[in-house]
Amino acid sequence: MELRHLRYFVAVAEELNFSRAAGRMYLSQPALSQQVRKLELELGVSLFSRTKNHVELTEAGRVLLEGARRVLVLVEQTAREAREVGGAEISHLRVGFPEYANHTPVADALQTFRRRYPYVELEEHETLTLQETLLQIDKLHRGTLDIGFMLKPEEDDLVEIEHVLNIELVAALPEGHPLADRDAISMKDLADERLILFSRNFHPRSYDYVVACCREAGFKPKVVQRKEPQLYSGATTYRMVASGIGVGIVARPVLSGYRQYDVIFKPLKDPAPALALVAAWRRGHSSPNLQAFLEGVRELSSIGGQASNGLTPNGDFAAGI
Amino acid sequence: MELRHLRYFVAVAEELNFSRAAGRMYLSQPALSQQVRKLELELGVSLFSRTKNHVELTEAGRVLLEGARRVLVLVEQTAREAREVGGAEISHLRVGFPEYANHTPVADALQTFRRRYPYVELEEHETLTLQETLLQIDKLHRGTLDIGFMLKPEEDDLVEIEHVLNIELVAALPEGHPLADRDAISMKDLADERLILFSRNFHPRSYDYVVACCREAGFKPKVVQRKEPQLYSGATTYRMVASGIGVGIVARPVLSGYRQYDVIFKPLKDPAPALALVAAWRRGHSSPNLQAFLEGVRELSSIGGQASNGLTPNGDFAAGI
DNA sequence: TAAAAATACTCCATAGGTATTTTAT
DNA sequence: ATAAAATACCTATGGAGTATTTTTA
Repeated sequence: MELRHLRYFVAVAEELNFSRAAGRMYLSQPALSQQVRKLELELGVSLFSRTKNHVELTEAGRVLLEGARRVLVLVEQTAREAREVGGAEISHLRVGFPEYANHTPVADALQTFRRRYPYVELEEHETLTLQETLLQIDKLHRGTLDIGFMLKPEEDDLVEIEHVLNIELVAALPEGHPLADRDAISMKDLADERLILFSRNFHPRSYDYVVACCREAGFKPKVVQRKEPQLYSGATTYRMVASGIGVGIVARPVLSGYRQYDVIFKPLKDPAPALALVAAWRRGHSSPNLQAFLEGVRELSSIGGQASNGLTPNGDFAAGI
Repeated sequence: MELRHLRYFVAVAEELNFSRAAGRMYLSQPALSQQVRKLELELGVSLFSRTKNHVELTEAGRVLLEGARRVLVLVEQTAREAREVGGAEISHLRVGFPEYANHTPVADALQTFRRRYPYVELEEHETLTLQETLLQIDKLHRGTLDIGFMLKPEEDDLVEIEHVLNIELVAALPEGHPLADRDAISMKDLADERLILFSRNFHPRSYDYVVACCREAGFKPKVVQRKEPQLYSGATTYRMVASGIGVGIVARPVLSGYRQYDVIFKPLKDPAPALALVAAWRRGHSSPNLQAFLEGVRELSSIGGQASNGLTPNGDFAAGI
């Protein structure tokens, strides 16, 4: 018997419904049913009567429920005491990352860390705008953030940088566009298109990088000038694309949840533009928590699916936001 | 955290020695070290100071030890209560098997069952002699045994039989014997050898089966006549082989622990003789325990390594003891 | 220089997932 | 007809093994 069995059993006993209990435990209903079944087999008694419409505790189940609760409370209590005596200050780890990193192994690393070190208070600071993302560097300096993810920033002696993965840029086309039925789009095909980018003000390097990619393909891009938003949110861009103003060049939305904008995404090639996502932390700042987290990031980003999806990004060009 | 971690931790805390504790928990030292390490990481405190010569509990470790013991006791107590209330009679399973089955998946099945159903009292009745093994059928009749393993016995309406695996027979040769450097030995190579078998009295079917194999290979075997032992124990046979009295035909000793007798074992072929090991239980006797155990046997004997080691045994001939 | 713990891998058992069927109202 | 649990099958995490290195009395 493991605590897992007791935790699951208590959940079912409290919900009196396997599916709901499964939801509460963040696992699937069959997985939970299986573990409860194992517990019953091991004990040699049935804990629930599933005969009727509704699940019901048996007599043995009621006895176990009481004991299981006590066990779980005692375990928590004991762990807390040991931590206090051991002088484990309530350690935390503050991680910043831009919204679009949710689709990358970065998110998996966060989840893994949370599971592996449940007693570390993990703060997730999601940044929604370019400005916020840029501010991460400042927060690292001031020590109000432990590690931040961002497109490759300017060199900074006080900050250590490590490449994590490459974020592929793709073309966003309106439905019915002549290029919309191709598998991939060569940059030079965009020579006569009006391109929709974020304003250069917001991140010169990235802007210049995209322009450089166009030059590489042999043309000078015609960019639709924008004054407005500092928002990453592709939504504005997508709306512009959908209304036929031009072709967008955007980070590939891994969750294809933007069908609503009637926008079609196509990989770019010759060259395939990509932006380097890096992790950044204060030089010399090496708490065990930070190290452990970084380790997880390295594992997942190297083994796991590259966001660049097989494209070989132009590392030299890769600029940062 | 799981109970596993607490169990292992308590063992180390009591032994103050990882290797010994690992032995007590029936696992390897690195495995135990790893789990304790995980516990320390999760709690964020070190539980042992490994600095000095000897392992020592830290303050946090002492606190955890106390709590962990309470938890483990409470778990046991709760499980017992639930079982009592649920009316789970102290169920048992009595399994008989000949000594040589220790080398086969049968042993794994026993171990698996013990681990999976710790609350079932599993009695292992190892039989050391032919007579004892034969008596298993009688015990099944009388209901003093739930399931027995044996070489395929006579038909018996009161007993259900299921094939489990084939036990390969091999030649036992003295060192320096002309055949001792071959990879495998054809039965017909034994035509001019004196063969050492158990006495026919003890199990005519098996004896006759081996003789039939010789006939199949085209010769009438010259068998060294034996009066004595009803013991399976190959020891006597091995001694006879070693002293040059003849060539033994014996069950392959999987644990090559008989080097002490200066005997060399070689596979036999043309035909490759094998004896069918079966499970037997009283017809209609189908307690959940028995069913669960049988299931484990089936899994392990089908998936796991056949004792016959790839030889295709002559099923028709396969006799029983 | 031994004995014990830590490292570095390899493997596989099993927890958990997905898809589907059965059951019960 | 619907909702919930059971069943079947598959995947992959991580617990445990073996081999080796490091450590320390």
